[in-house]
Amino acid sequence: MELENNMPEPVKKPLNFIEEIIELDNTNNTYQQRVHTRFPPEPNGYLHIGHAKSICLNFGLAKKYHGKCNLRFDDTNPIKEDVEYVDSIKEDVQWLGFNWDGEYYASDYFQQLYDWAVQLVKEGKAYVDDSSQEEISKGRGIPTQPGTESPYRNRSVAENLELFERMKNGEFEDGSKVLRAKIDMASPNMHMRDPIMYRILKTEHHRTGNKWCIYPMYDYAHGQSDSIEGITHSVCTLEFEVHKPLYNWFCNALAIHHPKQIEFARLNLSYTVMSKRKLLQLVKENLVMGWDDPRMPTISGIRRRGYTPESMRNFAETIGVAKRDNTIELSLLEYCVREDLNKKALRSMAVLDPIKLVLDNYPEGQFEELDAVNNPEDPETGKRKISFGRELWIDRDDFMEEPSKKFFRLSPGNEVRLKYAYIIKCNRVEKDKNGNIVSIHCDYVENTRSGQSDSSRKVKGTIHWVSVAHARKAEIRLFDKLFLSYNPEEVEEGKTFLENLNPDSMKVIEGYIEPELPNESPLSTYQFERIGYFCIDKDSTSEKLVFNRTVTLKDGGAKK
RNA sequence: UGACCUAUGGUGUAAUGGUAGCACUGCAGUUUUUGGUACUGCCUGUCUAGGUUCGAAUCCUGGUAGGUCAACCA
Repeated sequence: MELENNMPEPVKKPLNFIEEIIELDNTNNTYQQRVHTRFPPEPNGYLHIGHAKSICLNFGLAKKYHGKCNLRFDDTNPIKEDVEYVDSIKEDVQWLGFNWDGEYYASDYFQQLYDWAVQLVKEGKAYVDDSSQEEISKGRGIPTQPGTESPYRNRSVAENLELFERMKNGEFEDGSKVLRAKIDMASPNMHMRDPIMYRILKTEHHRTGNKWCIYPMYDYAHGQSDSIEGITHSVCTLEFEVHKPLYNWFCNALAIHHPKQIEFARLNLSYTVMSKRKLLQLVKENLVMGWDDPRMPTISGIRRRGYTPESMRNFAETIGVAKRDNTIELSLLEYCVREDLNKKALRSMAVLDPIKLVLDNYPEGQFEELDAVNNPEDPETGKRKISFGRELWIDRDDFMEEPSKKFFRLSPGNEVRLKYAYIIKCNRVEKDKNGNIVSIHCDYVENTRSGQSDSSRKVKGTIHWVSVAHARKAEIRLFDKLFLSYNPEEVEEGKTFLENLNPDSMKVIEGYIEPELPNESPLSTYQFERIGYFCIDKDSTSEKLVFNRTVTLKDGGAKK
């Protein structure tokens, strides 16, 4: 049929700079058309949303070019690492929707790395240095001035060989000796001034136990690990740019498969602290409920808050990849979350700040069941029944005794629609002796219920409600942005980041919800109509539901 | 006062020597039994000074601004 010719042309997505490099490599047959990436976290903390960018990038490239992507734990520093972290990292990567082609650990390569180090020693390209940490630091010089050579730099190969072996055998104390690459103490690149390859650390490793007491440094381990795994494109963040010459130096010196390191700018989010060190501090000082506190920018935190993997992948796609420093506005993240949740979240009515509404002309003790749509964006989710009666809870926000011009919800003498139910008109308010409103009295208008003869009558506002006789209480947590509103750019001078945290970042209130929610289980997400998206907390029991606010609706609902 | 990297609306990101486009934000409007969604329109940009060229966001040179590097962290 002709139909196919009328299909709109698919929009060509421009390549990002990494894809261009890959396609050029494929054209030049640099890696035999192979694309093999890896995500290489150090298991020293939980993954955060910045890692999500890297994960989506690495796994995304592998998928796009029909290649592979490994998960590799860069576990070369046993002091900071733990199995708890490797478990959480695996869970988070899977939650994001990715399956790795191989699961590896830098610690798997300790023997090979050691053998290669011996090889470099034999070739006169590495030496054992007895200098103290301070002496080495001093000898390295400063960026603008060359360093000085260590007095141990010209030891014989035989002596170096013997010393390095004895280092491995545990004959020396921590910090007493290191193995260094013999490169160039005058290099303008500090990382080339005889970088340390191995240090002595008599610490138990979470995987190799006490087998090793010397551990390779990042620079000595990373490129070779990539090489062993046959990685073609080693994608990392910008701060490793100055490490690249060293990465290349080791691959060349050992004459092994040489992956290409490509650097991109890490994600920064406005109002959000992404530093693992600071996040760890919050957890350790019990300032949050844990790594998965819904205020945390960790992947487990945003999961608990109700963000979806789809929206995170879409976010990563939308922010793009480049080499310039960037700060993404939180509004873009929230847009991505809303866009996905709007399609999927089931609607429900809830009242967060209740005030009683009495329909004076509605018979006491009478109730009716009304039809409510579960999700107007997805008709397949069907309808549910909700109970309606004389006494209802509505949100305090939806009533104004003296309304401003732009307010078109309930006010004295004014008509609004109760969602799915009747049009009502406000007669009077009842106040206590202090003048506070205790209840609002209205009349409902007959035949205006949804589906009835006068139901098409137009009123300016529609408000949500729950029946006093049927409503269920729930605890609701409201959060201010991600991560306690901390904005690195707005830090008051002289204050630590802790002092700049917003103490009101979490408000806990009691609200009323519909008696039954479909799919009621931890991490189920709903849109409370006219209020926002809420996620059942992971620790919630059916007796007392706890909700975390995922995101507000755009415009928040209320102009006054 | 070294080396390396970067510079396009408020925020991101395209344009690969040939009409500066897209998304978010903001503002205005249409639809709406969610002040949501959807749709429409508008505002706002090539750091600077030279050079090459018929033509420069793009290439060259010099400035300027920002970032990274001086852990036995990764």
